[in-house]
Amino acid sequence: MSRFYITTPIYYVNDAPHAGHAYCTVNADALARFHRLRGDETFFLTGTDEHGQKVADAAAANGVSPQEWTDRTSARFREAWTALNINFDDFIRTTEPRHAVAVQSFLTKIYDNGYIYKDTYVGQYCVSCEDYFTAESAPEGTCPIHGKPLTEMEEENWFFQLSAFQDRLLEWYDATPGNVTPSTKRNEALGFIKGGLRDISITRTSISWGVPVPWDSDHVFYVWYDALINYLTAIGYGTDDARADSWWPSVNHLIGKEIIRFHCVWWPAMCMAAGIEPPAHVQVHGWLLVGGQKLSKTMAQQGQVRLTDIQPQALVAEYGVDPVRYYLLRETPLGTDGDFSLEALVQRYNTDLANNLGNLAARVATVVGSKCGGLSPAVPMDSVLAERAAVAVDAAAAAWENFQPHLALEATWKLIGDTNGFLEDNAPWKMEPGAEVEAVLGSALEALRIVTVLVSPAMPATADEIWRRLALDGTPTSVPLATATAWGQFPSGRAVVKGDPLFPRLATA
RNA sequence: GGGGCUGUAGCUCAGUGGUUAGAGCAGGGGACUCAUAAUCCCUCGGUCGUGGGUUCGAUCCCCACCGGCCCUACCA
Repeated sequence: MSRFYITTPIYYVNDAPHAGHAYCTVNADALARFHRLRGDETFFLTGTDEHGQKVADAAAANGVSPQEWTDRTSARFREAWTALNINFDDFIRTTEPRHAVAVQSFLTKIYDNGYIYKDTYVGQYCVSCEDYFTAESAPEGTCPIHGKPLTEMEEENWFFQLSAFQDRLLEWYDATPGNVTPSTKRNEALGFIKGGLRDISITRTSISWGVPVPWDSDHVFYVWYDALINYLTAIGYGTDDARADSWWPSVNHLIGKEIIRFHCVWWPAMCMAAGIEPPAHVQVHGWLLVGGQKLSKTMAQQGQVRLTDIQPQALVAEYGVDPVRYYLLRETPLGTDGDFSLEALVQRYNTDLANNLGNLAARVATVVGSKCGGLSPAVPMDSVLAERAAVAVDAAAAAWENFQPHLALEATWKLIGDTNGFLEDNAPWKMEPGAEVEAVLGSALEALRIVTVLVSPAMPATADEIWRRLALDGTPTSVPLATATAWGQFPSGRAVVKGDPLFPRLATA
């Protein structure tokens, strides 16, 4: 049995959970669910990033301690993930004691290995931002955010010798062609490395809300540097090395394209410096964009609509959890940008969910009711649908394994279409009760059962419900994929229930 | 300024150095009536961003330009 470790980035608590977070997290969840179904030992990690000056400031502005503030803001993400039926195995917070242990252990290792040194950081500082800017990002000598003149400041910092890892990173990229996908993003990361690496400052003295530097109590680690280490904290680095070794480095980091540099350059170099293998795989996804689509009042603030105004819970409340999950997984391939629109969501809902899947389940149940007394007939082994199902299962499984949920769902929906076509070809509603109609409906029911298994990573609640209506034993995921999708298992004599429409059609604007 | 990505039917996207460039949805027509006015079949539809170049031949290779976007290092 193989193992599958997948992570999302840890989300910055000062942001409210929005559709962009949901996109990444739902994809990770579906991939994790697929691998569990496949029989892999699976570990799915998400969480929140809670350090840094901005968090401390926000806490102060709200009159609470930083810890209390992050307790509150971190909970918003948990609530969003509950609403989206995210089945993570661990939710890490960077303010947890276990994380401080891992960070200190990891960075002490790098320090002991000689890749951390003390130096004075000199830079152009914006007092309002409380941050430094480079000549490139602030060419006018003024803060690009506040427009105020920058002042030269210097601060004593600890630096990570990133520059020492350029060759090793290039060798690693050369030796592991699949380490970053898709390849366009991999090229981007390679470009960063080839462009030359500069050492990075990893501690601050001006900030107290962070993990203390064990060898210099005046400093805390800079927020990004501590954040990346969460991927090790959660598997027991520094506290349970046997467990950590069992999961590392076979990790899959699912990240947005804006943080390629951190995950594909810094992070592997940090791992090398600490004497461990770099992460096996980084899967980059693009951004969801909002193209001038008007959203309902419940979902958007007034004025311009941004993706970050779209709250996951509001989407779920309006459309249901599985339609939202389906839309996020089906519409935009991992790796490219996509356009987020309610119009497209409604279209996916009506076309794929109501007309295809929901209607298929309803019509099959109805004809089983009228022609077979509501009881499932035996499954014929020589059905044409058996071949179609095998094709769909193979294609869907391959797509899930390649981090292509949209293709997995496309393959699954092909089987739904094939089954609808099969019913048209055979028109069981015109037949007299008997062996012929039973063969047709036995095939249709079996195809629907397999569809239900294939759909389960994307829409777990829907899959459970169809399974229940089909009066099948257990759940769609209680048997491993390879076994569950073998043709011919639908037991005869089961009392199939039609039930209410799974996805009532939505009115289009 | 530098680096990189991207521009294919109304929409979302596939795709290949070579006869008539594909899919889904939307649109049009037909069939059917078991089903959530669903389903199935047929069909309309593209100067493959613009201009050059390489080539016997380019949507796919190269260059320039135009449009959209990301990164530019400590702005999770």
